Amino acid sequence: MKRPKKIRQEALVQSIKENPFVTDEELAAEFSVSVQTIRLDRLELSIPELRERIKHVAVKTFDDEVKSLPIDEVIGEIIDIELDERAISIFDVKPEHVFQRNQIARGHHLFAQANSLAVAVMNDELALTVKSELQFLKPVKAGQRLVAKAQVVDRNPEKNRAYVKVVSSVDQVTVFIGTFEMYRMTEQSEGDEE
Amino acid sequence: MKRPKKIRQEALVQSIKENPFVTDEELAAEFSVSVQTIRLDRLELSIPELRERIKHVAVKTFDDEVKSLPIDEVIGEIIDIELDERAISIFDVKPEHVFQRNQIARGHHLFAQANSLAVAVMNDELALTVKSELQFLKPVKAGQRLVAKAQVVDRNPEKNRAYVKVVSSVDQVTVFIGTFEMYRMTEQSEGDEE
DNA sequence: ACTCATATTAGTACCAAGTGCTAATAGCGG
DNA sequence: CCGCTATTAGCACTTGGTACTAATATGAGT
Repeated sequence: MKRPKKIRQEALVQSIKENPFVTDEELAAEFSVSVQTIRLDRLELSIPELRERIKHVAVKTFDDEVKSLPIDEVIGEIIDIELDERAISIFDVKPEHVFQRNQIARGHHLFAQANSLAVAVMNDELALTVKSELQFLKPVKAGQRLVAKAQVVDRNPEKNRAYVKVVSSVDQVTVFIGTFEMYRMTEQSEGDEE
Repeated sequence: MKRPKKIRQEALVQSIKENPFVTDEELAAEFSVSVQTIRLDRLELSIPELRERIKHVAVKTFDDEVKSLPIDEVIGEIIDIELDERAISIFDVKPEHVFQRNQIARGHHLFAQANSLAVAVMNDELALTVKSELQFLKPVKAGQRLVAKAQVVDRNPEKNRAYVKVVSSVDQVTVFIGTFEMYRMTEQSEGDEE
């Protein structure tokens, strides 16, 4: 028993990380030590008690929820919009948006910003994307700010179509171009397709 | 004081929904009643105690996290893959993926599934999307299961390019087609652009 | 083998935020 | 004024701890 303490404490950290909902009693059983030992371990490792752990997790969720609701409607933040004409949004690329391996933003985030901006610029109850062509010109990295500019380039009211071009750039350099053919959903046509 | 009870209980429900972290004591102060009254109210309304409320929120987060971590690398779940050849993934469309207004899945989720599958099928350390063409053929609704099939259709090793076609379907019906021109990132070329 | 430090266990008092129960009191409508 | 609901109070008990003290192992060095 030279270093079973260190080993146990490492396992303890791991165990609690995997399941923060475990009580000292359960941990004591798991490691075949007394509850007091577990308490001392937590003390040394500055691991808070069960209720505090749970609360932290809960607070995080709660905050996330409140935050993600508005974010959900448009990916990025709209800073200028003229309905049916053009719109601009910004999106800050954070570590969670990139490939871990090379810090390059994953394509679907660029697409999501552009596509949701294309939806937003449409002056309709709701618009759906029908077709799209994308060009990923330069890699975007974590920490950079993506500015997407959408422009309605053409309309075809009879077919309920509009065409939107979105150009995204970082520091004035174009990194992404997308064109979107949008279907304008009108009251009567809404919900009557398969 | 004919119906202040009903009114108070409605306000109580609202109050706890807004802030699940509130104690009976704080609630008692808020409504100027005794702690016991609050307890009776919770009993009648089947609102669990603070710790249980917190735990529920936390469990939800925790579950979400465990789910979203692996999902982060590939959107959807890969159920079959033959590197450099083809791959299949499934993605269950949930309420959070659709427009609230008409329950139709937002385009970037279809794109994300297809694009990340295209990345996964590449037998490289990492691949980037260069160009893409998308067709959104039919709307997809919450509750449906998207099956995406990716096929590597062409290769151009000199230019580090590969072409992937992804077809997504719901119940054997094609709802989305995407073609992706992928850049194969090799060891030496990695990180030397921009 | 003895000693000393560290590790572990045990036990007590106390806390928060409750549940569960009984009992007393308030308020008001008929 | 009676009766009913609503409210309040009080007490014992529960969980999952903290904080602290004290006893006991255990193991390593000399």
